[in-house]
Amino acid sequence: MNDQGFLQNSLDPKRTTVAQKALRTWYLGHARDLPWRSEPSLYGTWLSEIMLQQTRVETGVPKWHAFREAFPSVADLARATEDEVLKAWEGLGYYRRARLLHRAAKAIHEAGDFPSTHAEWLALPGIGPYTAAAIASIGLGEAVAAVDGNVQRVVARWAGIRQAVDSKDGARAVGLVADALLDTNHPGDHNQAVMELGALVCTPRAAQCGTCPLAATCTSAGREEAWTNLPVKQPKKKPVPWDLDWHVATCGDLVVVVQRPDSGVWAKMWTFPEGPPSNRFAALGLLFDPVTHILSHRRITASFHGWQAPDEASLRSYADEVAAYVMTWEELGALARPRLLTKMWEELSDVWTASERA
DNA sequence: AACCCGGGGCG
DNA sequence: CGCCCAGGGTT
Repeated sequence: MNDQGFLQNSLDPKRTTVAQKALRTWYLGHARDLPWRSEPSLYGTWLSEIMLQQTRVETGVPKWHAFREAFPSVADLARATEDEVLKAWEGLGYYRRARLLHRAAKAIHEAGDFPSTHAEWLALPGIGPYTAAAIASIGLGEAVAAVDGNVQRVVARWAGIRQAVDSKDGARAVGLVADALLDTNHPGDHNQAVMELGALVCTPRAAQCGTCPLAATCTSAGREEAWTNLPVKQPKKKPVPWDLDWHVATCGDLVVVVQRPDSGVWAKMWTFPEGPPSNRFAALGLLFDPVTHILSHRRITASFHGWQAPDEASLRSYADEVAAYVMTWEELGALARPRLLTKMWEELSDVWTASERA
């Protein structure tokens, strides 16, 4: 049977209905107790969906609580500064999400209310096809199928879709099946059920077909050679090596820091200058080995160079040259820093301590 | 369609 | 190490 044959079979209403009901029964008994599910709100659902983009649920849960603590309502979020929002996002990565969330909050606050349809959500910054469908179905009861990485995997295996799910044709096939499978009476539960199944049962490596509610209707159930090879994805590029030098110039308890530019890696986050200070500064030497830090597209080898300014005036002069700020370590700690910097915090503090003693 | 954008966990 | 994660924006 060719791919078209599998697809036709998967669109058969009798088959989708059976799968749909089995899935719902399973979900009602196995749904995880996630915080945004206990007291549902559009704000909480929206935040969870942005926060969980390319981020595991276990990682998102504590951040979700902390973020709601810092910004209890969309009005609080809209009134906050971008620096404050980035600080609350610190450590989560893909920091553009935080900035787009902030912009969307301002738009919502300005409009006076949350969007009430899938199309209106889609128009907001940071809201793409998946997130709009997730919010509209979960928060508004709109009958739209949400397709994320979990759904791609579940659907590709269930229907036997062999095209790359991140190609145009593959995405269309997944979308057709996901639409056919959608439980239009319970769209929010249904979308979460497929994702939950992908996260708990139909997992990337060790799918548990023995306990899967979709096994009876699944093309790949129990056939390891089938599900291990699905979904097909286009090959990813390897992270490109990147040698990064950060110059930590200090004088007493002061340090020179920069806010990174509006675009690029760690946009608007706070780090150290990449250009060295003048030769009137005393080198503190390389007090620790270079650190390797992997981003999605870069393999960073970071070297930290410690410098001691002879006096505060020359420290400020250097800061002006590289468009940087002079502040205390404590003040830097209150700003949003990438993980690479946070990981080195103890060692960096040691540099400061050493400079204090010198 | 390809590329950019973080960070962590797991086999 | 490689792979994946409740993806979206830009070119």
